[in-house]
Amino acid sequence: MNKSTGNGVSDPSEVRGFLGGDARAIAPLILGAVLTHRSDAGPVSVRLTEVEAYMGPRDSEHPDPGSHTFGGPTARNSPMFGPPGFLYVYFTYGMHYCANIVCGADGAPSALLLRAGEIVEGEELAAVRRPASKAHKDLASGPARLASALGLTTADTGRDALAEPFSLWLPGTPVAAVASGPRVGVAGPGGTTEYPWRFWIEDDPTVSRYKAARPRNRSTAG
DNA sequence: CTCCGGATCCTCT
DNA sequence: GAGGATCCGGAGG
Repeated sequence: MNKSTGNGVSDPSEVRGFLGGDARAIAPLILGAVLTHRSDAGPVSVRLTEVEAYMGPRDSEHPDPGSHTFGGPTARNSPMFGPPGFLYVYFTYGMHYCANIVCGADGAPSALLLRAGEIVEGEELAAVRRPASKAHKDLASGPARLASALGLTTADTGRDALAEPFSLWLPGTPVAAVASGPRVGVAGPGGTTEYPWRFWIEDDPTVSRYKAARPRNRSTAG
């Protein structure tokens, strides 16, 4: 007997083996997985409904300008160059955090950006962390929302998502209805339909609404 | 419902 | 020094 729970897989070494492959292939299979963070304030669990794959600079067939690793290793992106199953959390727009799960072999950087999910445990705590959210389905319906609901910050970057205080449960059978399309907020080649590396559960209400990348205003124009 | 601008600071060049 | 793998509230239909 292995340590599988019900129809799913919770054994960390099994899960890590699963994450050691191509992020684009893993993405549709990780939908429906449940990521749990047990903080001092209590546990919060999210059922993943939307992810995006980001590849490394070594993939010459599919160079990925949208990836944080495109320019090579830096202090910030170093977790992506490590083994699979670890968190890569970054700070953006001066106020938001976004969380990835590192995929691929050690040294072959790729990751899945956790774009949306449904809170399946710890809804009360998630709601405290997300005071602006007025509906259950919006508690984690966006990458920064999901990170906030789980209480993730850059303090968590580089930490193992498969060990305490985190855990990741994989469904035994893949989600049936998976859709894919261009990644959100990615400008340039990486944002075109040539790179349909955003995957989501079809018709799931927690999936974030698609918004194309928009040029930003220059506040100091003139 | 849609559109739009402001918030706010870390990160890399 | 510029810009970002975003979110939220307000205005208008």
